[in-house]
Amino acid sequence: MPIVLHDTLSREMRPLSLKAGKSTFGMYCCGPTVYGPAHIGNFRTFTLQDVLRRTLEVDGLKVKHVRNITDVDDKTIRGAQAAGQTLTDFTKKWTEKFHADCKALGLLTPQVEPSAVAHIPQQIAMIQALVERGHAYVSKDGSVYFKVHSCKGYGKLSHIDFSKQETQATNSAGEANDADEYERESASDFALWKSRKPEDGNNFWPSPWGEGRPGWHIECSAMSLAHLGATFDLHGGGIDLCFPHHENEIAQTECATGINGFAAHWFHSAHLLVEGEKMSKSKGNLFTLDELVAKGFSPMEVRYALIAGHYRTSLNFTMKGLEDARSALGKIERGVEKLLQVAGFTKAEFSVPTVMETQTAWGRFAHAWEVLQHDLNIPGCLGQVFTMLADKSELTEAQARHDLSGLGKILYALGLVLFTEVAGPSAPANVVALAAQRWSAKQAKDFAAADRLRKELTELGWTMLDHKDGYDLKK
RNA sequence: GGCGCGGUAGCCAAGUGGUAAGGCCGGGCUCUGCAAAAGCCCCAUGCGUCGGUUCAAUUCCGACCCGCGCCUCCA
Repeated sequence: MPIVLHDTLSREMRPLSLKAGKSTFGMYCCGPTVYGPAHIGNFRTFTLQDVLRRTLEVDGLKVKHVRNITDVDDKTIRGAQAAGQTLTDFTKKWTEKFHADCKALGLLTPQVEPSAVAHIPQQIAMIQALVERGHAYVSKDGSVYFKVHSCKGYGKLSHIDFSKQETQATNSAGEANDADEYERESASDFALWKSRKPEDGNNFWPSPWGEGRPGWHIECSAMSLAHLGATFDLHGGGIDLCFPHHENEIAQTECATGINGFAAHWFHSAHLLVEGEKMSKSKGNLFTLDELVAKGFSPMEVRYALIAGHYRTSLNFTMKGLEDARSALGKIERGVEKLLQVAGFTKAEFSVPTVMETQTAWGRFAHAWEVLQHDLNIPGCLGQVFTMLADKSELTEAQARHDLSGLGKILYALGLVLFTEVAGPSAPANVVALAAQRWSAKQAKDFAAADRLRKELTELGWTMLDHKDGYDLKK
């Protein structure tokens, strides 16, 4: 059964499958602008794209995932100058940070991660094609603009009728759209190539229209064309990119290539709220992964919290949500442990994906998988997983193995890696000594002393968890 | 104003034309010297409001109220 997904352009549920004659499913996702650490809002989008990719792979499709690095734009140029670094050094630093965060969150590496700077010639070629075909014009200062009126169907993704809105002169805040700033013919036209300006510093490239740098939208059009062709299977991004970025990508690529039908499917994910409020720097709720880890949450808990809501609904990200995620992951781990026991597998065997790949069974998790296949319903799928884990039917070894095969594939699709718990901070010597004392007292049945020592430990911020033959210390 | 999303228990969050998944919290019990952990059980006659269609609506239709997003470079 193919995966069915809501498509932003047609606004319909559509099955995702390989086009006739194709062997890979091509998906392009707009990547980060590398001028600082990505925040959890960015990672919600990237994580959901990762789940989509993994789900497609579990479904048997060979996926070619392309996610670009935006390394030339106003923000990266400004950031590099503020840091006193070259654009290359500056963006390299933040690209590496991005990769480290992705790895921690368990995101699979895209097959291609093109950089905008590395595709300047392709962008220039595309702009040239647009000028030649009459879809773009060169302004007096050497900038090039896309002529929105020349593009039939512009607005089809965001469903905006530009024939009636062509002279929109103000934005939502009531501010005038500065149509003269770049000598545009129309306020709707957008820059393909920006002529060199003093504030760009050394960041300019030669072009047929003089020195300058590419506009933002053309970067993605050129990179998707270079790596996936004029048409491909799916394009993803945050909902905010729907307009204008993706609308412009469609216009640029279709007008430059003359081929209708850019991305067959549009996958947009809703935004994140933090503690019920929109994320913003001024509210101080723009968390990075590092900040959450510093608060004591594991990247896997963050991942769970980020995918725990449906991708088309905005998700309220809270500290309590992270704690919920921790408990829920623990519950899944205990359920899996129980199944492993019955199946006669070790934890290590479970975490090796190849074990799962050789298994085709779904066991009692077939329904959970069906739920996930329907519009990437992660919360519904998780609900079904918990329902099955709570089912107390007696299982044979074979049945448990089938369950593990199915559950293993679902957990792989969700990118949830279990049993990664690293040891907490080790206790200081005085705490260790107190704990040892209490254990002795308890063994000697001197419960008054044991209780007194437990209290002391609590005051030091440590909890002693007694087991049958020993104890753990937890902060 | 245009386009779009949503309002389901204390919190988070699925879902369905036939009477509400799941997670967290909370309560009870079991097991533990205590504590914790864990296990078991309980926890929405109700799905923004008001109408309509229907044998039956939270689910379809209409109106309204409320919250949110985008509307030229924010995932």
